[in-house]
Amino acid sequence: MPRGFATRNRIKQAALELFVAKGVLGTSVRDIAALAEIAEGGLYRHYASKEDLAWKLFSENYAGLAKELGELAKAKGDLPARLRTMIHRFCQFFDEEPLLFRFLLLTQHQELPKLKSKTQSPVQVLHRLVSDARKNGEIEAGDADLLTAQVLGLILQPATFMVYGLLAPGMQRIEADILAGCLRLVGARAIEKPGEEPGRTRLRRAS
Amino acid sequence: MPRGFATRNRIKQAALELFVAKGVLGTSVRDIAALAEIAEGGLYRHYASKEDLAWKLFSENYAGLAKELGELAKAKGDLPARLRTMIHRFCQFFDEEPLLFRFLLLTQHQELPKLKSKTQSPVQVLHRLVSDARKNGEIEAGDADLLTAQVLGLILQPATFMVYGLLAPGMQRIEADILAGCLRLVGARAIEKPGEEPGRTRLRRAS
Amino acid sequence: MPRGFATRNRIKQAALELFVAKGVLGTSVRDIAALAEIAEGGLYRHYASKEDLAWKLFSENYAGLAKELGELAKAKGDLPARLRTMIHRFCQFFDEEPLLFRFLLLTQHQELPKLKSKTQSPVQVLHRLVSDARKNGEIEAGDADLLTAQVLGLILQPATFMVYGLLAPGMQRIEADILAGCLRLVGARAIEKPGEEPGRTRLRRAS
Amino acid sequence: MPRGFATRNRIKQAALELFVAKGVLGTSVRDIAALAEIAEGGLYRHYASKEDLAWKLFSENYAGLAKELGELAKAKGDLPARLRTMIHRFCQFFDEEPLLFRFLLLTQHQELPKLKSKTQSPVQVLHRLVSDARKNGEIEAGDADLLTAQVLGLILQPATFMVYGLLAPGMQRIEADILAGCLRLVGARAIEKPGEEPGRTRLRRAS
DNA sequence: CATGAATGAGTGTTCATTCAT
DNA sequence: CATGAATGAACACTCATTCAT
Repeated sequence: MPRGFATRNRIKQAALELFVAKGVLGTSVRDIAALAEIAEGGLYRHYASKEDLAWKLFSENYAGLAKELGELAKAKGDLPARLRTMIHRFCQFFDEEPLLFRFLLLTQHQELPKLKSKTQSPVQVLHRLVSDARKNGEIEAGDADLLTAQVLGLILQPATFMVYGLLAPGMQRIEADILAGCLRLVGARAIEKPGEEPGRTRLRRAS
Repeated sequence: MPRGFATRNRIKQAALELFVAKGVLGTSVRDIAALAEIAEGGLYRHYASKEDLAWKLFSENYAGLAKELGELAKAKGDLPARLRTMIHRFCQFFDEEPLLFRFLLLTQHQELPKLKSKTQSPVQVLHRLVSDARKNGEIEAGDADLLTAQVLGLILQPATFMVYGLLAPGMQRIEADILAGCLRLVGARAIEKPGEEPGRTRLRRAS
Repeated sequence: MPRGFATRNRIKQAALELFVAKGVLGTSVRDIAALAEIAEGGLYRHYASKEDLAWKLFSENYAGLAKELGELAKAKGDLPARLRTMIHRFCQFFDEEPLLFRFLLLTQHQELPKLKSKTQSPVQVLHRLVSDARKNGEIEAGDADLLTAQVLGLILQPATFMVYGLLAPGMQRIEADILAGCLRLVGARAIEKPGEEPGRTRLRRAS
Repeated sequence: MPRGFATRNRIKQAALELFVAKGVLGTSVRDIAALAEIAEGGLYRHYASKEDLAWKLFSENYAGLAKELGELAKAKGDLPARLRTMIHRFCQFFDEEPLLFRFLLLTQHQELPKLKSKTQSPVQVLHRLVSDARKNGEIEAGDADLLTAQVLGLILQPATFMVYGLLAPGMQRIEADILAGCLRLVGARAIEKPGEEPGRTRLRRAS
């Protein structure tokens, strides 16, 4: 069904833009329909309601990100290596899907409570990573729950600053710094050497 | 003004509860009036509009917190000492005014852009603290903007986790750990001296 | 009661200005109170309601004008003479109480139907004048009802034009022309000679 | 567009009746919707607001009448002939669209100021007719602005009386008398020729 | 007498949703 | 499948009026 598929994507894109700009409640179905260039009632062929659209937009992407990060978290290597790839993926997501990131950031407070706790989430992935590292002795100190929160804070808050223009754009630009901060926080034993992968990888991809 | 004062406070309290529970847009003026036990139109003697109420609730408390933190930041002492008192005040605020904190957390994305950049904000206070410490050589390295974001993340994200039940309640309970994390992150040279309880206790438990 | 009297006059003046500018329904009691510099509820010490205020403002002035014109209509002299003094009084009223005239003009459609038909009105005065003149043979032609309407139209429509800026200001400036028009319309036998009273009277008063 | 067209007309008709009976401000959208037998929000598919509805109702009909009268004013013939057809059209409009006439009469004070001065209006048409006649020497004397106002008064005031029941119904019944009055007022030189019914009949009755 | 906080019905308008075409 | 007119509940807000102070 190529026809309905394209329409659905136009709806998604329009909704994303408007939800980010005005919030889910502040966006009307009519707004979405106008931007997606469909008729007023047309949205209901694809989604049961506006809420359903917002929820699917949130949960699909949130779960998708969680799944990707979850796979990266299972990869071989020590904590720094795994954290590096996860942070890289996160920063890439921020840079390449800015609208989607802003949407997840802005709507998390409304949509997160609806997530079934069994669903894999980036938070759970991170928590597992941290608590495993503690068991393995890779991390010196601290409560796993708190450390998870703080590692997330080290990643998320710079992204939030970037959204508000308090930090120059480009999460991939600072991903090595973020990683370094995380490792200092957790007191990881293996400290990255200067000139190592994360920076390099980026430069390679960019050239 | 004893008559209007009580009403105004009932409105504030009701609005706070409802805004936190359902968001500003999701809360109707009727809801607020009903919870505050006033007539529907009564809100407008005290606030120009629902938006005005939400904005005043946000900005007054945000500015109030900023002012308190700003004064603590100006106190004598090295970075760890000043950061400790600021974190303590923040954690105290979280514990003693949970509703207010949740409100500020939830509505920041909507209300922050309205803040005039000249207004003192907690973010600015923290940024000043970090950049001063860098100039004084108290901090080893790193971009001040990024460090500010990350220090904030180390404080705010645990609070956020607590709001969502991902972390056991009580920010004051973990304020020493948070401080320790911040100091590890920034690589502060002057480590807290022996004889100071909160940091040690936590560090001991963690090690 | 000098205190209440002054307040009442301020209310009248404020109401008049606002009623003319925005209509009775378009003006709120709060508007009136603000302009009159009294408290919101203060109007009710003087009038039972906003409607009551509007009605009193209309009927008192309408009846007052009717009474004055009625007395002029009873004066001695032929139709042209009596018509001249009545037109003069009307034009004077227009020039000296512009706000009041506009108010009567604008609200007549709402308030006139409330007038008890026994109340003396300018229309009735005019009608009596015209039908008497017909009986006396002073007027050649026409149905008295229609003539009354048309004489009124010859006076009122120029005034209306003046209100809308379609005619240069000053009803007294053109009162002789208006009279002449009325006399031409009714086919009055005694035509005014050039250089006669109406113009003179005006000039005298003006010098 | 058969579906929306009928609804639109029902709205127009209902609004007209209510605006005439209670004024624009005195009529609620609920009133209109109830009388038009549509849902409360349905009006807004056809008009942007209640004000928009009132304005369109006024301006479309006012402009329509102006256009018709403007074309009649351009017709061949002397002033009396052209005035007769215009008065006839006006009287016909009054008799055939009584609600519409009352609406225009009642709302003119609110809506007229919104008319762009370039828009053709009945007043402008009449003014042109009068000033042309003066240039042609068809009219003896007088200021064109004043004469325009007075001719209009001779037509409009009887109509107003009829609205208020001060004159027996039927403007077409008295159109010849109105014309005769206008001609007497302006002192037209060319008097209607013998063999033309309406004027004569009236003049005969009047003499 | 004056004040202005409080009332609560009512207003114009929006909006998610339905459904005949 | 798409359209857009129609629905009607809900919304933010206004306002004439009352009355405790």
